[in-house]
Order: sequence, then C-alpha cells, then structure tokens
Amino acid sequence: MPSTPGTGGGRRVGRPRATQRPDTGLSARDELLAAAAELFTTRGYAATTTRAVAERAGMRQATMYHYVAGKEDLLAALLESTVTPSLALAGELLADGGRPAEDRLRELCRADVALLCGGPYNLGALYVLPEVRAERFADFHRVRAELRSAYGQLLVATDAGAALAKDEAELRADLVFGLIEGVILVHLAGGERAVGAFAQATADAALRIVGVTV
Amino acid sequence: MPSTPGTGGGRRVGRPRATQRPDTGLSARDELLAAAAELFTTRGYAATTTRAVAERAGMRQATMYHYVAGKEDLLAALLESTVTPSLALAGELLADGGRPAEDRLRELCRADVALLCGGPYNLGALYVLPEVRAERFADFHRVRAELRSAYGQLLVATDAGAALAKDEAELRADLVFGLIEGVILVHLAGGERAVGAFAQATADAALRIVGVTV
DNA sequence: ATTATCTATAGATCTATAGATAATGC
DNA sequence: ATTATCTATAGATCTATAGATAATGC
Repeated sequence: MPSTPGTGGGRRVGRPRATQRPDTGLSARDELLAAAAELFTTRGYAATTTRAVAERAGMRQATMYHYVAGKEDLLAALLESTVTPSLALAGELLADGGRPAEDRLRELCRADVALLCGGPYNLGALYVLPEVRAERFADFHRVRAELRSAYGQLLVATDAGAALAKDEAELRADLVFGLIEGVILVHLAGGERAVGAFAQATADAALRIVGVTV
Repeated sequence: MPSTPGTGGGRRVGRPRATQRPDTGLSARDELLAAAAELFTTRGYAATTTRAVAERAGMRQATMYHYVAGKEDLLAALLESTVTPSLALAGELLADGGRPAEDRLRELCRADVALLCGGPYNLGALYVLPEVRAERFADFHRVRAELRSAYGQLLVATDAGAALAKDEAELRADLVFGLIEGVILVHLAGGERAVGAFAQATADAALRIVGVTV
C-alpha cells in the first residue's frame, strides 16, 4: 500500500525539510491552505507574502510552488471551500418538500452561520476582498450566486414570503443574505459567544426579516 | 484675502504640476483621499501603491508626502470620515427624549445605511480590512464602539427592547449591527437599487429583529 | 529513477528621502 | 523667501524560476 501523503508517520520520499514538519497530519497542500487561511484573514491577502505562507506551513518559500500555482490559487481554493458545504445543504433542503419551508430556511441560515463562525479563522472576511472581484474568481461567484438563489427560493416558499410582491421578496432575500454575511464579521469582533446559540439567533432574526413570527 | 487652497481658480504658488491638475475644486489632500477611497475599495489596500494614489490625484508619487505621512494616514482618515457623521446623529437621537425610541432607532439605521451606500465608493468594505485591526487605528475602533453602544441604548429604549433580558438585548444589538454592516456589502454587489428605499427597508428589517412589529 | 525539497538569484517592484527647480510673494 | 512640485535613487522588499541535493523505490 502506498503511504498516504499526509499521514505523517511513514518514511518520506524526497529531500528532508530544513525545518521540522508540523505534525498536523495534513497533506502539504492542506497545510499551505491552513496557513494561508490564517494569514489572509489576520494580515490581509495582499499583505501576506508567499514566504510567510510557506514558512508557516513548515517549508521554504520556493517549495510552495511544488503544490500550488501561487497565491491566487490558495485564495480560490479557500473561497470555494467556504460556500460548497452550504450549497450542498441548500440543494438537499430545496429538494425536501416534506418539511415546511420555514424550517428549511431556518436550518440553512443556522448551518451557514455555524459553518463560517465555527471555523478557526474568519474565512467570511475573504468574500469582501476587492481582489476577489477579478475574473479569476468567476467560479466562486457562480457558486455563491447559486447559494443566494437558494435563499430566495426557500424564502418565497414560506407562507409569509409567498404573500410578498416579487420585488419585495427579492429585497428581503438580499437583506437576509446581508444579515448572514454581516453577522459573520460581527461575531468575530464580538469574540466569545457560543457559536450554536448565535447561529440559531441569527436564523430567527432572518425569519423575522422575512415576516415570519418567531 | 489669501487664495483658499483648492478653489482651483487663482494663481498658485510653487512649481507647476507635470500633469494637468484635476478640476474637482478639492484641496490636494482631499483629492488624495478621494483617489485612495476609490483605489482601496476597488483594488484593495495593500495592493494599492502610493504611486497609484498620487497619480490618480494628478501628482507625482513623491509629492504625496507633502500632504500625508503615508498610506496608513489615508486609510485612517477615510475610516473616521465614515463613522463620524453617524455618531454625531446618534448623539442627537439619544438626547432627543421627545420622540419614541422606535422612530429614533429607525432613523439611525436608515441614515447609517444611506450614508455608506450612497457614497461613490463602498467605504464600508474598509472596516473589515485585516490591516485595520492594528493599534494604529485604535481611534477608529473607539469611535465605532461608541456607535455600536448608541444602537444598544436605543434598542433597550424601545418597548420591545425593554422587554428583553439583558443578554438577549445585547445579542440583538449585535444582530442589528451585523445587518447594517452586511447590507452595505450586499448592496454594492446587488448594484442598482434606489439607496433611499433600500436604507428604509433595512431600517424596517432592523426593527423586526428587535421585535417591533412593522 | 523519481521525488520533495533545498539554495541562490534575476527581475520587478515599492516606499521614502535627498536635492533640484519653477512658480508666487514681498 | 517661501512654497509646491519635480526628478532621481538607495534600500528593501517580493515572486517565480533555475539548478543542486538528499531521501526512497526498484
């Protein structure tokens, strides 16, 4: 059986690292992603050098290019990793006609907030980087627009949502989406509050915006 | 009468500029601030060079240092300019015991969103720059915390807010603040919607979060 | 032989300062 | 004389590539 890269244990091919390899058990690429997540969110994307990322991942700057094409590559991977799970959940919820739309919308909000606030870094802050508007990240924007659309569909499937004019429903979907995004940023600033309860409270607030009485 | 700097018209002291001075009627410092606002919000702070700012303001890179101490100086000035007007309004509203707190909270939300969404650039996006966490911007954070506190005070002054437990009121103030902040970012993405109506809708959504029936 | 890593560095920046220059003001 | 600007540049980066090296695999 070939040694799984990243299990940390076995003999490793290739020249040994100059510094001790971190014992996180992650693959080298995932260690780079974790380092990038921390540095991009705490110091800023443009302000983070390839050297800083590589060295936090326990390798020399040039070695990074063995695993990723460059900084943009790291950012693109991190961005997609933040939306993909929520989008998968949204797909399931949209298909599940057996539950009231109110419940399903609440669950999507809750999970979305829990996912982003629960991680070790504030990856939500990456969404708003000006750099992310570039064509290079069109894939991410497409996925994100799909998630936004799922919010809108669940919203109009609620009783309160169905009673709204089309424009008004669109507007409220934007407000809900804005709440989710903003709350992720505020949560970080606020610091220590239980993530689960906070996510639940945000979901309730979203339903109040839609017009559901909670 | 000494010629007011920035009126654009009169004879100017000093070596002439190599390129035509923009005819915005702004002082050189304000032209730098406007250039920085555009570039920081569209390309990112760290990604914007002093040369880019200076040249957009119609002067050579080195000349910028005659007016500002550097890039950080520009960012600090822009940040404070976004909170100061809302904080002044908040002060007036807190002092005005003659109006129902519901109305005053609504007005603060509306004005805050209108101010940030109404400007030519998305200055709200500067709040979330990781660079802004540095000690250098402590002044800004102090002012911003005051604004957050004003939201909290108006919230507990409403009938619905007064009925909440202390923790729950704090939580909802964070949610309202998160909504305002997030909405500013979403609005930009959403593009063309009338700012006034959007600000009003956000204010209504904030009151719903508090628990007021609107 | 293959692989993962290293060291070294060319080329391209970018910031901030030094010192020159071309106006007006008196 | 004062002021606002310019040109030039030293010093400090940072990215991405070239080429060497030290392991394992067969």
